[in-house]
Amino acid sequence: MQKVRIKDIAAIAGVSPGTVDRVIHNRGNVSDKARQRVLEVMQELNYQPNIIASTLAYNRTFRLAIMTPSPKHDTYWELPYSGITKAWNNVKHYGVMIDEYFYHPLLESSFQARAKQVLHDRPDAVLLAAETEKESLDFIHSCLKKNIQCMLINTLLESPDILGYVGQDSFQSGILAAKLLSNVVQKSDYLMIIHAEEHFEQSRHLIEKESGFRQFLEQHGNQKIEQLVLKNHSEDYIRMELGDFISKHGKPGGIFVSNSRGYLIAQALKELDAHCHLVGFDLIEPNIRLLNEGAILYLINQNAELQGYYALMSIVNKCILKKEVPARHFLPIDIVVPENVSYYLDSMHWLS
Amino acid sequence: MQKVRIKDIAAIAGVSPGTVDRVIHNRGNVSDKARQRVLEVMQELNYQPNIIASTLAYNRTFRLAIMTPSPKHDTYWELPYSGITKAWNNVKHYGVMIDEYFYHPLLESSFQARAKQVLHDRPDAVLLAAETEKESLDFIHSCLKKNIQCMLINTLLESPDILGYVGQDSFQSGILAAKLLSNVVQKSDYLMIIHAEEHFEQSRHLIEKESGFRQFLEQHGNQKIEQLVLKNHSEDYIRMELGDFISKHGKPGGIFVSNSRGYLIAQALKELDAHCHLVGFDLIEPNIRLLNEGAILYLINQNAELQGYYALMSIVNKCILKKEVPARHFLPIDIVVPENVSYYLDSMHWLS
DNA sequence: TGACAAATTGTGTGCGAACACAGTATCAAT
DNA sequence: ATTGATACTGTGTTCGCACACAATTTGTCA
Repeated sequence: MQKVRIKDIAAIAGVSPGTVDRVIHNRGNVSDKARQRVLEVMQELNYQPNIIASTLAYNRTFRLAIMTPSPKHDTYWELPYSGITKAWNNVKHYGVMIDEYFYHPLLESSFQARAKQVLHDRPDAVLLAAETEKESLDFIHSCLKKNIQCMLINTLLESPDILGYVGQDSFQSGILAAKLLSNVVQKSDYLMIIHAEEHFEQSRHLIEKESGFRQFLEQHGNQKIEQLVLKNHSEDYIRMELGDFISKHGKPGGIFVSNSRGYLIAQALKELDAHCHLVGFDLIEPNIRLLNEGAILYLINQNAELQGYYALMSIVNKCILKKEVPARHFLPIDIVVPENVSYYLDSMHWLS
Repeated sequence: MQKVRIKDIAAIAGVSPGTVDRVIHNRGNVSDKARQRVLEVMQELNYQPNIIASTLAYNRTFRLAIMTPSPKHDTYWELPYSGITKAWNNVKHYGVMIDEYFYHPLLESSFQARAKQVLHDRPDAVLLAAETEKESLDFIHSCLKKNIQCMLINTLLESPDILGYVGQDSFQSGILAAKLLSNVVQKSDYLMIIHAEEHFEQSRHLIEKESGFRQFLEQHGNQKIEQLVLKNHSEDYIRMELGDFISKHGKPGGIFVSNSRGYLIAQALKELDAHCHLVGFDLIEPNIRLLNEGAILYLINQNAELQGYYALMSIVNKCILKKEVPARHFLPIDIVVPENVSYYLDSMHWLS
């Protein structure tokens, strides 16, 4: 397994390094005879280009635009951004440059403005969180025309023009939540799904989680489901709503909270002295605390930091290292209990 | 964030690149005045060495010895080896060379012979699976004397002389198994722990899993536990043993199989028409099949492929890239059900 | 002040690959 | 025979860094 260099191939094939280089990069101006010979020798010696030397010689820069909601306006996006940063630390020497184009998650005009900037700056690729469907599709199309590659993150948008997708599988995580609850509740009990988000109809992730949840239950015993939408996050409001709901419908066998606000519901239940099995999402501090206290039964985790990490790595692998990457990369859906939570916290400490 | 080169620093500090180089590498023979000036400028421009160019210029080779049980004799070791190979694909350009010193897992003499070879060949580092304590400690000590770094994998051995450890936390996975079962069984039922391994007393992992399992139950309701050791893997034998056991003790509320042979027990239970909740280990094909059929309730997964991957990456990060790496790296303990199993299979497809 | 050693600093080469450019060969047209 | 066009090939420079070696400065003592 010793290293084979262009020089070596050239010597054995009886040509100059330049010719070997031309063959390797299909740069033409090589006689058929020479090309054949070079290819033969390359095959024979199993030539593997030295990517280190190659990178140095190219001396290129690869400009990547990061286009996600601003972490300042939505702290969730700190996680993917952190993953992106960690990945960047591992690949910056390939000449990768990052420019941020954070947009306001609720202002469409903000997205449009950023999109315009990106198209003007013409980076080599865009890492895009496509929060709104129509605008994003238009943008992707414009990028294509300007030869800018698009990698999607967090929300999957069906488009043939994208480089790939890295993110969650919300539907499947809804299925999983249903499975976990159905393992621990009585058939006679009803289950409850809570969206702690006023405009949950506008969040594809929440809708998909609910669909998955319902589908599983329909296919496995058709347990009864009640839904509750909590319009704000104040403790009093939630406690009242829950209290009313329970006195009306009786205590549910299990509760599925579709976003990261599980801790609010668990806390309210504690205060109402009405413990029940609760499945929530995301390893944020209050959730973990209530998980450890037993007020939350399971947390489902789709590592958002890894999302950013993989997304950037995929772009680099594909565009710079010319490796094959999967078109769709779904993060694992981890089941978290107090006994294994620590392994998922700071899951990327081993990276830079 | 433009790039700063040694040249640039030299020019601004008014010295030659050679001097800057000497400062960076603490190679001495630099006047205090020059060193101060250079350090100042480096600080000011936030110099980050170009590791690509550095690697190319070093033109060193780093020889790594892989010392694990032979994958031929124990197929488990195919997984770490596969992870090692994938990691190697990502770092081979740093001049990493791998030599294999597989030993026979049951022959102590085989280990000794390999150890002798390694000490003779004097690699830069060893990736060691320390299956037996005493011999391994001796070996680690010998390595230290010859300035060979040791990274442990799979089995943690307490020694101050090691570079680090990457692997499982067996005790904790036993705890987790107990937790999962206690969530689904009646307090009145008894639990069963099965070691499908004749000489389980000699396997630290199995012992630790059992300890964890028992500890959790002692601390949470003190559920009754029965133990069964299966001395061989023949279907008839297992069915008979289980049948006898159940007719003697009654059907257990849940079964914990401490190694990857859960499928054998699940199969036997099916044939005995005695379904019960079963928690097993490892995502091997028969286990996954029986998980999907519902004959296994949970599988616990500690990705053995990642183990090899992280181990090699840790060595490279530490010894070549001079980054800090954690002294102990435990793999996550994944809870696997049919609804999320696919994400853990081929979990490394995104690498090389 | 000169001689000479020690301390410090500068210069140059090589790592492997990419690519511009100069150079050679071939052949047809004049 | 000379020119020009085309097809092909080799050479040399570059990337940023490491390190050997040459060159220079500084210090010491007679």
